[in-house]
Amino acid sequence: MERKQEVSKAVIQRLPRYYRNICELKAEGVQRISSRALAERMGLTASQIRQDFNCFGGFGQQGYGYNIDKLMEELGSILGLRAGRTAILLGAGNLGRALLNNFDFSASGFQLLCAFDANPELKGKEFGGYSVRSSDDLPSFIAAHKPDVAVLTIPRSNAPDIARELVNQGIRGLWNFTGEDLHLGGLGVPVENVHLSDSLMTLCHLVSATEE
Amino acid sequence: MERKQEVSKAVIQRLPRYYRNICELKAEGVQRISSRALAERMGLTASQIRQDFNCFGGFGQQGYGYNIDKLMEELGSILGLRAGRTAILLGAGNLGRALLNNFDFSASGFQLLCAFDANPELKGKEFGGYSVRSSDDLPSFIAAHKPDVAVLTIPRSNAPDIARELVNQGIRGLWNFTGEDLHLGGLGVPVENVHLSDSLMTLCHLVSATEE
DNA sequence: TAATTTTTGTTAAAATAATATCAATTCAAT
DNA sequence: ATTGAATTGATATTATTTTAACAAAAATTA
Repeated sequence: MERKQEVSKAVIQRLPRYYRNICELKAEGVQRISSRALAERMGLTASQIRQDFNCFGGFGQQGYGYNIDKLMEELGSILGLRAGRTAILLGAGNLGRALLNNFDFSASGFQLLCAFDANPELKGKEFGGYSVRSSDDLPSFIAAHKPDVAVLTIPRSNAPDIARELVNQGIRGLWNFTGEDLHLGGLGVPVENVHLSDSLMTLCHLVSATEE
Repeated sequence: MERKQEVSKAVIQRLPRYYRNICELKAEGVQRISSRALAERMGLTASQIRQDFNCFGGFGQQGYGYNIDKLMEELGSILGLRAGRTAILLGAGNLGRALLNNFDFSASGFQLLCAFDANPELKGKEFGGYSVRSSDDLPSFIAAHKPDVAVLTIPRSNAPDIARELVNQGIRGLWNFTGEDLHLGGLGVPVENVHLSDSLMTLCHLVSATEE
């Protein structure tokens, strides 16, 4: 799928929210929706929605609106959710285990293969149905299974070194919970840095701002 | 603190990252930094940093740069981290417990008072040093302690109703993990909706985009 | 102390993003 | 069938955000 112009970051970051809402509409039994109705539901403008969708080639129909099934299919395809991507998780500490036990990776387009941890006591244990392997086996596992991305729930101090190593071994994306901002875009490897604390600090500010 | 013009959302969302980096610099023993050096470190432009800081009144000095201590103090104050805000957590399931056990609320400006859950079996239990109370006691607790914000780790279906109730009882902000997008801005109550899956879907797309 | 370098805060310009407009098309109703 | 209402995709306009430029001020060096 060729695109005339690079799609902006702002649009990309709205896609998952569109996808979520379309999935909800489908679950509600809705079969079609206009940009105006979707805009009202999501708190956006109809114009923005049409522009966003048109970045990827219009998939609506004049006088009709957007077909929910088609929209879901298209958005899923743009997001690459059906590309059969695979992932591994590094660091089966508290946070890692919380993700293993609770997070639905497949809903976001990834099959999680297994977890790795340096602590030998965790070797062979299972969390959320995923087994924990020794970090020693990591290079051979990557070589054999070629996972697309790595979830980093390791301690912060190791993060930059391990990230570089993973990229050398062929990892193509990082979901990074270490607290260290990683930037491997220069290597063509996208990173999503997750900072829960940023979100709470923002809330702190916004609460303060309401009393002015 | 009066401001000439409302500070844009984009600037607000960069503040936690500035704060994080300044804290790191202080920990490294750095005492002052120029916008250029900070820009290089953070992958931004010096111009943007100066503009952002000047939204809140310049706290740099020509020919010198920015004093780390002062900057940390100012950014912390803007974020409201030293306002002594309080929080409660609703829903001590997997996700709630993961936060109770692992997340450092105080680093983001909040003293977490306790948790609440509807399940009577959890009553009196402790996670991460925080006790779980019965949801029955929630209204009286809020009336007595007037917590600023509520962390929502409850099931999604209850979210909108409970959110409205909380606001009626005086809650002034929500950190929302339910998966339901809540919008109470109309009531003057800020909400931070956390969607981990959005971040992973974005990564999925970006990984796919690298092979085009 | 004087000259040079550094660096901010501010203003101006450029780039990007969001919104409004509207012709073309489709659907629904009569 | 014809008309009228609805709706998209594209273009134009407006608003916002980012970047650049530069005078003024401070620090450093000679």
